[in-house]
Amino acid sequence: MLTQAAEDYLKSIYKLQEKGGKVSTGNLAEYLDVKPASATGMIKKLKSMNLVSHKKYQGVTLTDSGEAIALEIIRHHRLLELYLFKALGMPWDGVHEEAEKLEHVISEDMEERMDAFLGYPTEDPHGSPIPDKNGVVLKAHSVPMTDLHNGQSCVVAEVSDSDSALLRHLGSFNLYPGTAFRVIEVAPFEGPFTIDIAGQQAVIGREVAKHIFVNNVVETDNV
Amino acid sequence: MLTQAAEDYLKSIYKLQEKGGKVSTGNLAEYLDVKPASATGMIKKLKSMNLVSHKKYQGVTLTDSGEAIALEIIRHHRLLELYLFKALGMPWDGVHEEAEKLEHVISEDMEERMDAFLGYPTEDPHGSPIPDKNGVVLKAHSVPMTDLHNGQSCVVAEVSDSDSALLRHLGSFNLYPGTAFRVIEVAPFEGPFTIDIAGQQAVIGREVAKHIFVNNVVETDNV
DNA sequence: TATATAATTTAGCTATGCCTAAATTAATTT
DNA sequence: AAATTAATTTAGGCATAGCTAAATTATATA
Repeated sequence: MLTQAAEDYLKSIYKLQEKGGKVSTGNLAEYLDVKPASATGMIKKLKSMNLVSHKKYQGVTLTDSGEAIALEIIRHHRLLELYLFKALGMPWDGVHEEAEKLEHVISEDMEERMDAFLGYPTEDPHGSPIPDKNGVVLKAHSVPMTDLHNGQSCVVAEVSDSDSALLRHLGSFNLYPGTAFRVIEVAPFEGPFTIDIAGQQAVIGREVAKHIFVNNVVETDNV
Repeated sequence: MLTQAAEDYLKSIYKLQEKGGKVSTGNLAEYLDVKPASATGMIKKLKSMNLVSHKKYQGVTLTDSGEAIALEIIRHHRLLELYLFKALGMPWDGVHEEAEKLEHVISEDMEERMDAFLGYPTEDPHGSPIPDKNGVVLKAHSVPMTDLHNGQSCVVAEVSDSDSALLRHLGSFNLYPGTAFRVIEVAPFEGPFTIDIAGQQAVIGREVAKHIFVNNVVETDNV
């Protein structure tokens, strides 16, 4: 069994690899809120277990077995989020923190029971895909909201799950995965988005929009 | 926040205190499957935090704040056991192990949600009392099955939760809390008990009987 | 190309919580 | 009461996982 810290490193490497490509020691340390020297130490340990590849000063990559473990932890996390949301009625801005602790300790049996209870779901409450038992992830083809233009309509696909204040903010506009909206105006010079959600207008800043991903984008000149 | 090890020590001291009275370093070490020297070390640490009282070579006692923490952990454990049993359908011989890990990481919010879901229960699946939010425990006035004599009838109140093989064995006879049975014969010279459970006969050895606690004991010459 | 800056790694320290072995204290036996 | 045995504590070590400070390597700039 791996330590919790080791699992967290693998998960983080996976996530950084997913978006950015190359994962540097510094990146990883910043993401985990740890000093670079500490990350170097753990990378060495993970390398000795054949869970990551690493050449000095060159960045880390997960090996196949490292990725399998990362996906298992992510599966735990997202199943837990959905379970806590649906079975215990936790608010969507609270499930991340709880899942962050539980993901390291639940048994395979508990994982399977939650999975069955939820009807073998494929997405968590924030729209992120839940890897299946074999580590297969349905990769979303959503785009960041910041790519949208005037007059486009779309559906929220996924939002970042780690900032609970952001999630409460989005919740206040009903911006959950599955919610449709239309861009009324994009203010010039990297300005905010004015959107229409089921008849209600809302203004969404760039920083917030970066954390919202959408799909089903279509041109709609007017309502 | 206390470490998991510290929480386990407090919980164990509480449990040993509950049955035996005086809790020695050796006792505690054996219960936790740790060397006596390790127990000494942790006792020192807990003492420095004012969670236990200890005089050299004299045994440990929980302080009020130590006991409050122990009860909080036990509450988590027993609520979790019942939750896993009822909400996720885990077998009663599996819930202890899972709860043992989860008890240290769940939030107060999760505790409250499980409590509400379960309708503010007072006993776990093994019949042990669940301390309430204020640490109040309904102490059972049950007696060990080994105290029973021929012809007595009773109801199972509580069974030890930590040995899952024992629990499976009891389950095979339907010996759950709430199950009534009658003693048909107690074999002489510390021999086994032959009992009648809803018309079915079963032979229960002394070692097993020690882990079963009963109440509502009445004399019933015959059925 | 030489130097300055940034990133990464090494070295050595800290705390937790376990261990073994040795020393100490308490309890029992003779 | 002295000696043996048992229980407990102290001393010193190990692994994990973090830290700081110094050394090294890579990259950017002059």
